[in-house]
Amino acid sequence: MGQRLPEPSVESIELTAVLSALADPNRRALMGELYRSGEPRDCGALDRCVVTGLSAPTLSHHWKVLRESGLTRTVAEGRSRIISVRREDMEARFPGLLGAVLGAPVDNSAG
Amino acid sequence: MGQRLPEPSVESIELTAVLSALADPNRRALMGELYRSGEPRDCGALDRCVVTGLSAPTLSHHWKVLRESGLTRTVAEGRSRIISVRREDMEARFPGLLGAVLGAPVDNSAG
DNA sequence: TCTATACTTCCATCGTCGTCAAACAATCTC
DNA sequence: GAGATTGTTTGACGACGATGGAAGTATAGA
Repeated sequence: MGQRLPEPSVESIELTAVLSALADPNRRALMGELYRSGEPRDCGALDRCVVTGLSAPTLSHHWKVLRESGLTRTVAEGRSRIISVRREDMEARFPGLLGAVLGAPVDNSAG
Repeated sequence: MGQRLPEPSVESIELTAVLSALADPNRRALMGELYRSGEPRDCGALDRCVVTGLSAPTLSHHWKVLRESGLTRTVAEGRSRIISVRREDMEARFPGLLGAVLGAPVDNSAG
């Protein structure tokens, strides 16, 4: 089947990398959609529906940052990339973090 | 008494600013100490006991970033600055976030 | 095999960030 | 007020990051 792309082990996930990854609004938008949908998603489809105005190289870069930080898992399926949130791993390493960040109100929605 | 330095209102605290502030290891160390001590602290004393090897301007810069992101409150008391964590405000705006980040294992302590 | 599709890599640009030295400002003490 | 102390501002520098264009790689389909 698909080939899993390189990712850090649970123990080697670093908080600095996770917070840096989540600090970018575009990456947080991608993560938010992925997180709420609750299942693996095709990244190309996600790109088109969540983030507008970003080039393919930039999106590829963002997905790589998310994967290398330990937030997501990427599986290559033909020409597609199937992305999923590493919920259990993140919960084991940083309990409550994902929920706190991705369930939070979006910037500029004062309330 | 002391003069409170400018800070964002609760509603205007932005997640991007908070995560960016917490993404820096030095700032997270300062926040962690402040968070665990549970009470306002003199920032100079904190500087000396928590972060070593950073110049005064750099530390001043970090405290400013923390304050302007909404994470801390700073009160000028004579030549000192008394800093406290805005726990209630952060809890109201981003429930669970502070605990998840500052209670998390420190980077490079794989376990 | 040829072509279209989908993502990645390479490279360059531009802005931001962490850092420090120097100068500045404010406060305390004598 | 003089001098010492403490924190801030300014200016500079180097590193990193977000971005996109062009080229590269791999897969699907005819």
